[in-house]
Amino acid sequence: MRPTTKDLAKAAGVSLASVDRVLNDRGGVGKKTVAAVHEAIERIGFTRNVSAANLARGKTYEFRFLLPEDGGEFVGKLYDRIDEASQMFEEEGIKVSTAAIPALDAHRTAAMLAEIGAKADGIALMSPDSPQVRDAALRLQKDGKHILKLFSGKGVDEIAPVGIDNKAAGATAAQILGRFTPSGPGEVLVFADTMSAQDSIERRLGFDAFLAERFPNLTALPSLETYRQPARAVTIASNAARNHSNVVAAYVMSPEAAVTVNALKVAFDLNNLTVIAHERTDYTEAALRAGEIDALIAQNPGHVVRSAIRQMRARCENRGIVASQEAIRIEILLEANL
Amino acid sequence: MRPTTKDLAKAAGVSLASVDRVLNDRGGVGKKTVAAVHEAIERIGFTRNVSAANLARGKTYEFRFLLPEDGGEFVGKLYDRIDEASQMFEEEGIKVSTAAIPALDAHRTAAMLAEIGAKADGIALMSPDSPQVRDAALRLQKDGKHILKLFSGKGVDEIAPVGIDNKAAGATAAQILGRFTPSGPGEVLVFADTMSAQDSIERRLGFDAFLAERFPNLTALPSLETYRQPARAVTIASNAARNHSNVVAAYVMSPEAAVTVNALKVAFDLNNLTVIAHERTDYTEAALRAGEIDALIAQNPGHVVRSAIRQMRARCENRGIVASQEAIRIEILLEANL
DNA sequence: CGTTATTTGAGGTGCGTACCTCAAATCAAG
DNA sequence: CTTGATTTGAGGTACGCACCTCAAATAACG
Repeated sequence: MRPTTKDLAKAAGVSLASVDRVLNDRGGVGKKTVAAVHEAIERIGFTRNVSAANLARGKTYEFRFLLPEDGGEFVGKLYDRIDEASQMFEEEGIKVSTAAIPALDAHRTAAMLAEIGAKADGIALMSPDSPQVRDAALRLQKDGKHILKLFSGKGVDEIAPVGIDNKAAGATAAQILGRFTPSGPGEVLVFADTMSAQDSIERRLGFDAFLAERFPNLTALPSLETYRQPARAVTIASNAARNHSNVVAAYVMSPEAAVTVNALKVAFDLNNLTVIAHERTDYTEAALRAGEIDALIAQNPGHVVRSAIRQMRARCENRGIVASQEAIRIEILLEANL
Repeated sequence: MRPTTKDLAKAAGVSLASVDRVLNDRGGVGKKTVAAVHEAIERIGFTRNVSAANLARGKTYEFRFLLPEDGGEFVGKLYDRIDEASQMFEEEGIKVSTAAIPALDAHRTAAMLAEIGAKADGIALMSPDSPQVRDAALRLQKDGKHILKLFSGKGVDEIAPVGIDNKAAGATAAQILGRFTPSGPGEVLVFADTMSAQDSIERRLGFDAFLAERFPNLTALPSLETYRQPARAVTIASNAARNHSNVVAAYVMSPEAAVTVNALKVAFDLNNLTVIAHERTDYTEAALRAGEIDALIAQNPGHVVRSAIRQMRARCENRGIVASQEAIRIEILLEANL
């Protein structure tokens, strides 16, 4: 049998009340008693029965996912996964909900973050980096809230990220792209929604480094920014087709590939172009099946969601996590392993 | 607030005792009462508080993983993951342990399965298919035990599998192999420990079908069986090198690639050979880094272990699972996304 | 030394459920 | 209508822990 608090009390030679005070940090306990309890915890290997504790405490955690309001298909998938996870975590006293934030307006995003964060125990934030948002997040963190960044890389601040390592993802894209492209010299187009996003920067870094080292025959051209505007994307792609005679591949860095790939379809013959894109959506899946996209670099959104929830809970309960469970894998998707 | 059993009793217009009888299938309840309770469950959306139930019941589940005793590196990794999962599930009243079975001796394996299975609530079995083992498993299942097969595909019996779809894994191998290999005609070597294993058969099927359809320039040669014997593997590989002048790739189907890849190194120049193998181990990881292996088709063993445990629990508690969480992904590993 | 502040122990209640007992109510059959 | 069987209700105890109160023991201090 697992030792209970009673066993702990006996082992430490103190009363249940004192054990409780130590375990729950209630204060008013002498140093000697605290030490005795901790020693006994080690000695008999006591671990709190979290279910029982939560039951007794009647505590329910409130976690919120803040997602961009104009998110595309990928964010749509995220909502589905959050709903799903919401149900399974409800049994464990964890309420998960979502809120849409105006991603393009850093100021309002920061304001909403502060407001919503005050009411929740944990926040999982998907938003472009900006000083305002960063400050709001750090302030919440100081107030004992637990904040996670989704999909945006380690960055410089002290907000824990959940999602793939974007530099490694870029490198993976480079490796697949390099191997899928016939040897011989060629140029590679690189597309992003905007290069002011941290994730695009990191992907580009990883992509360039790996391509330069392993595939010196391929030249990565400067990043092209679509701003998610279809017309602009077509113009850019057409210009690229005109100005570069030896384009053999394209890397679409943004999580919403549709606009860019559709533009590529107009300007190029995709049969002769290796196209690597990110994330699994209905669009990219269909494009992969149709041979328009050659490979997807993806991360499992369900895993990201569940991992974020587990990590927020672990932080709330001051516990550790199982690192290997929380590592988000960089998946390579082909038609055969969709 | 989530409705409790008290709320349920009130809503159904019956007593707590009756609610309890219905919920726990204790019998001695009139049809009308049962119907009223079920109706009320639907109406107010009652769901059992599993933590409280387990606490009250004081029940701890015993789950066992049966793994081949002479397993190689891959099985070693599995043990690590089981240890890890064992700790995290212990908090939830689930005891997870392992036992080694003599995989090559179907008779003894079946006997051990019957003996160990009788003492556990759930069994996760990794073993080659054999009528004896299959019968023992089905018998246990009839006795209310919950059995899962690890890594061995759907098969024909009614034992639920946990692990990747081996046919799709074979197809994925074919797709990667085909794209990594320079166009033009060529021959492909296919290795297995033994083709009497169900997983190898399925992988081969998926591989052949995909290769024939998409890469008609490549010819997959008959499967070569190493029986995990290094000397035999070298002989086989050397013979293949002698008899086939245009070998451009090799597919190593077994989860322990070391023996085969080492043999290939002797007989071929791996720089001119695309090698696809399975599963991430220290060996395959190093070989991938060294460029000896070009890609790995893998599954996350930690995920498999945790999924098996969750599924056994769900079966014990007669609950559903979150399908998207339990699907084991076919991972493609390159150096960049290790 | 007495006085006050601090620390400790004993005990109780409740979280939502399981599981048990016993008596009362209801039903079916003769 | 009686008898016996079946169904129902009321109530209790327990699981492991959180959180509260009150009194007793101990320490710190002038």
